Amino acid sequence: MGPFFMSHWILKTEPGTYSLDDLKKDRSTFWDGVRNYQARNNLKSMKKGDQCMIYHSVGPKEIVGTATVTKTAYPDPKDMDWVNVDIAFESELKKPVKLAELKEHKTLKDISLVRQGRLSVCPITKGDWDAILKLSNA
DNA sequence: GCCAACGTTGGC
DNA sequence: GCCAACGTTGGC
Repeated sequence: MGPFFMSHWILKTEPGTYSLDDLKKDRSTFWDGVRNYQARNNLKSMKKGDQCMIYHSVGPKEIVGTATVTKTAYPDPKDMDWVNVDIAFESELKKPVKLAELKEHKTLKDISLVRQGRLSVCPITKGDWDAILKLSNA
């Protein structure tokens, strides 16, 4: 833990399958179902204490909250070729940040969440993380 | 629900 | 190792 080597990520989910509200109720969960090699590599790069934003990819497309990585990548018991990580609920954004807002933003329009539509686990810089928080705060 | 863009597969 | 064909994703 600690700020020095912490990375930041965005995790996509379909709220019908698993939403931020579900995570809030569960307090923590295993993040599974990633079936994309680049996304898997990103999962494997996660460290305990890394911060994640949760993005809803269906319905209103928006970033809705934050979570913390509590366990680094381990094989998915349902499919050992893939991996899960564990995360814990951290916060609900005061105001969700819409995909459209990201697209209009000078720097956020270039993050991989926007550019690489199909990547379900996206790295993000601290600067972009802060910019999103700023948008959520209003 | 459509379809463009992207990722994966498989034949060569 | 290339690339066409196919399947899937995700924005609209």
